[in-house]
Amino acid sequence: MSAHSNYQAIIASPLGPLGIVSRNEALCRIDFLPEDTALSPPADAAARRAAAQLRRYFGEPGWSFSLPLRPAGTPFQQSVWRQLQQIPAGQTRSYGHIARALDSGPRAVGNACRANPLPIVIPCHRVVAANGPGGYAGRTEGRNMEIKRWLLAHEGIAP
DNA sequence: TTAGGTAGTCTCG
DNA sequence: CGAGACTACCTAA
Repeated sequence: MSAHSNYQAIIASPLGPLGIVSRNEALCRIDFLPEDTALSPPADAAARRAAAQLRRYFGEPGWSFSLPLRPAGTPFQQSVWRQLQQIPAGQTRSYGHIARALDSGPRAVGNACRANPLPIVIPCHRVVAANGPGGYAGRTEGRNMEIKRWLLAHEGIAP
């Protein structure tokens, strides 16, 4: 949810417009915006870098991001998001796998993934259930899941 | 297939 | 603060 945010950039992508929020030279949030959202060019260097790397990822599925990130979250969420960043493009991990690495539980990991403010860059789409696709951005069906499937297919991961 | 377990966060009061 | 409810789950039977 993010109704009326002011974005440092709104860029086009194969998944529709993406809103980019940066603060103090670091990337803070990425939102999937409605199809009819007007684009706007990067307003600062951080947004420009993020936009460039996102475009590169969409053209080159194996690309891994290198950006200063400052996602807001609890200490536990931060630790989960750090784990997610260790997953290489084209690979997946299960919620349980991440949970064991943090000595936590699978549902807690799912909760933290749901709270990820930096989709695509922090690759929560690479986290799937032991038997099933899991969810995306809080939903287990609909457009969010289409986005998750698109990202996995983009990286060559079969459904 | 389901029943129960689990960890973190949110919501009331 | 405390109790309970709510999850993008997992395992055993």
